[in-house]
Amino acid sequence: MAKELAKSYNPKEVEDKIYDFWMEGGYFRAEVDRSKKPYTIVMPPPNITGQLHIGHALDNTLQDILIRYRRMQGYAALWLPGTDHASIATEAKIVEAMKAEGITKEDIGREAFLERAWAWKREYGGRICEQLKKLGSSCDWSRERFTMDEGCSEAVKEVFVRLYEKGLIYRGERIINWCPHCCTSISDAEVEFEEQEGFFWHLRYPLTDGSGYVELATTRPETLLGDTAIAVNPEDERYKDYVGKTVTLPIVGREIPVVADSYVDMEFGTGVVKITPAHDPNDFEVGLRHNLPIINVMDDTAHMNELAGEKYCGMDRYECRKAIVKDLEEGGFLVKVEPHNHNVGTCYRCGTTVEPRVSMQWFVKMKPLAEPAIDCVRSGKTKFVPERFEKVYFHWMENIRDWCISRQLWWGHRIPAFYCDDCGEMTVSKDAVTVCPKCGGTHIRQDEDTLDTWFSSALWPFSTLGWPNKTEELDFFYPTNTLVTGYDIIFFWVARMIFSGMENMGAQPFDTVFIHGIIRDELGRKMSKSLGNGVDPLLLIDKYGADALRFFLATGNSPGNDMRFSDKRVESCRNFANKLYNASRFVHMNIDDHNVPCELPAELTTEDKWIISAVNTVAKEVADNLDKFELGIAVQKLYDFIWDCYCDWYIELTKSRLREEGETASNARKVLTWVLERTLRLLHPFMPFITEEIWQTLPHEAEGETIMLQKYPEYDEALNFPCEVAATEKIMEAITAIRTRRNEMNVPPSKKAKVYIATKNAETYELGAKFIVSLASATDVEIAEEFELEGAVTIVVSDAKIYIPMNELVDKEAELKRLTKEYAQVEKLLKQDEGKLANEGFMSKAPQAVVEKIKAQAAREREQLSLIQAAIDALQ
RNA sequence: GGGAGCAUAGCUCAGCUGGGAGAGCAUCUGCCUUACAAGCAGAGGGUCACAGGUUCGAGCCCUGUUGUUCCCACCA
Repeated sequence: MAKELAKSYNPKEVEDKIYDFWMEGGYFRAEVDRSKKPYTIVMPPPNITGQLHIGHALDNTLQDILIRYRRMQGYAALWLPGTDHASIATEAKIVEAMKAEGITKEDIGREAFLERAWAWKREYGGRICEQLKKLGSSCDWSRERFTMDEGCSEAVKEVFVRLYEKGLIYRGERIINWCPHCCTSISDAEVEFEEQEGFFWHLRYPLTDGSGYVELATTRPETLLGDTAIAVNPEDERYKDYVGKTVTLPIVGREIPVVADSYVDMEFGTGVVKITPAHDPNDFEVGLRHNLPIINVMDDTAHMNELAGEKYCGMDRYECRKAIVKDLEEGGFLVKVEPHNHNVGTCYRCGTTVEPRVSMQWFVKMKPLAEPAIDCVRSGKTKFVPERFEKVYFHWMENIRDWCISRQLWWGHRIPAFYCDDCGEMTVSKDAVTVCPKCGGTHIRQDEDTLDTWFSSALWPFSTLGWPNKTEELDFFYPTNTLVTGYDIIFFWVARMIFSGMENMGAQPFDTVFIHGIIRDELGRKMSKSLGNGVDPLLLIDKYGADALRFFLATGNSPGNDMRFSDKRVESCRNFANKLYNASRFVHMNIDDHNVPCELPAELTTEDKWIISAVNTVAKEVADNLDKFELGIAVQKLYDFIWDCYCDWYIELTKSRLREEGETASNARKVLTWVLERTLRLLHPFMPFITEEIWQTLPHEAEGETIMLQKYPEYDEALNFPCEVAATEKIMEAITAIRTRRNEMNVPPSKKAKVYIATKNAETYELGAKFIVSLASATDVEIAEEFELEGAVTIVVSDAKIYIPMNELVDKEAELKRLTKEYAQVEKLLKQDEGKLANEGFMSKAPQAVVEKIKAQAAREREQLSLIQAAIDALQ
């Protein structure tokens, strides 16, 4: 700290400077060090298109707390950062930028497009990492990775080829989800369902033999153009005779069969379903079972194609819907229209309604991969925190369908499959194929498609450590320990990392999945671009400091639960930082010699032992909480300890001693410093900047350059002083009781008065006398077993009667009333306790410690009652 | 149609393996007490959604009900 100290803490002056200091010191660097235990976190790679939002801030704050904690505990703690190429998102950005120039990606071709994409990545890809640094993230930047760097790309190819050779990756014509806006297939996980208002159009299809009509209902009349059958349930008596007949498709005139399939629900609608295999996943299945033709009537952008017929060709699907309905009505095929709400799949990227579509794609066969992944969690090799998310995981894994991994995009890992135009042979190979291994032909084309972004992120925990090479890092740091992420990407990412880890490494990618919720706005709404209700963490850092933001994010946040943003609360966290800063200022001006490492003095007072016990206890509790991922509880305990115990009590208790000379004062300074230094270490993972800033100004071992690498405090039984804790608490109780009475009577602190303490426990109150003088506005304190005082203010605490002779303020009636009320209150408590102690069930079944506690409580209450009674008697 | 979370002070939320309900903000009172007014000392405020049950003892465990949010699912 500078010599001239500002009255309040200014994070802006400190944070960047300290981060640079850490970077220069190389303190984030994790080495393979066999003398240490590894602790590894791989950072969920943010998209290169991303700007730091509050969700990243939360995710990375939690990771940083854990990694700093383990690093201080002496682990070889690796936090591995990196970014994700985010194929769809990035490609969309580039395309958009080109649109402004009036060109399309087809105009410039694949190569030129990729050049632009890489240029974009070079320009903006590092932005989010710089933002993470503002937060104080202590990741090992020397190991930063990118999903499309050489090593990760190598891993992707290796996995693709391996899975292909095992028959777990295949290519085929299947019905997939198609986004007509992004112009690519997307996986099932990337479809979001939303309820939309729509209609049920009841249509009638004439039987070809002229014997009548079949009525059915549809929500998508335009798909009629691709109908290749209608279906009824085989059990359905109503339509038994129709099966095997044909109907004539309205408008189109195509003759299509009536098939029987148990997929049809007899109870629903008319019990008849039109079958459009090319545009509905269920219909596709029905089509396969009945060997029906597949007629795809739409193009890539969901406009009708030539198969839809000349009249509709070129129309957008919704335009076509209108036209078809009109034509159906005119043709007498429309029976009625009903409003109907239904679930519509939308693209999670752009929100466009997804078009189910049959096309040639690449898939990962999931069943064989899911089994070991389920077992991994079932057996406890990987645990979810909180545990309830395991259920979600199991349900998804157990019902998983094959994963469509090919994307009709250019930005991403290109599928390593090569086709020979001479003989049609397909070769899947890590290395580029130039000569066909079958026919020796040289007309070779690589597959145009790229892989789903999540295919490469699925490999992140080992691809970043050097796999498929056998590296020291991989051997040492894998399996990693903790994965910190939001519940919203369990399916996208966590599940896929688990099966990828099991399949390729034969081991779980991490021991624990620590799940957090999302941060909502102050009204509890999800933050979104469209609502414009997002909170910019960088602005918050600017306003309140990174430590305050981090503290807010860690406080009151329990695993898996959403939290609401609150500017007020960030502010109060800033106030906490300021409180700590000022406490340190106080300590700082009392330090004797900054060059002497701080140690506890040989002689400790009662209150010294109390605060030492307290910080010792907190150290134990905080570590316990952190080990159980209860970060919010840990941080609350530190807050309470620092603000209540250290600042509001201990510092105040030392002030009288500091005014004295010699060893008394010097010892107090030593304890003040010692406790503060220990506290800073405890707090450091949560508030790294301010703790470093203060720690640097305190006396510390010469070798300790940074608080980051100091030992995290551990509980030490030798620092536990229960008797002194109890005595100090008695003194504090007396001080509080006196303050409360004075406050109630509106006596200003400036009006001091003598305090008489009638007690059998003179020893404790003699120790406390000077504190009662300095903290409870007493002129002096007299202690005896009993006093004869007329009309004094009477205060009863656990084992003492306290009199303050402020006769003029005493309203005898009111005093009596108050004491009587107090008596009744304590009596009620005592009755409860005596009830328990008389209860046979309680006495025989409750743990001994609880029984003892109640006994002690009852004894104290009895004592108090007699004191209150005596005070009442004295008044009368 | 399944599954899950949440319901605690006026507001936002904690409450770890069951053993006398807490914080922040807000409100009220009194204080510039030389670390801090971003502060200090106090006060008020809760049938822990409702109904049963288990237990010596339930905010916490079990069952049901209500409200609310979310996830999953192929009812055209």
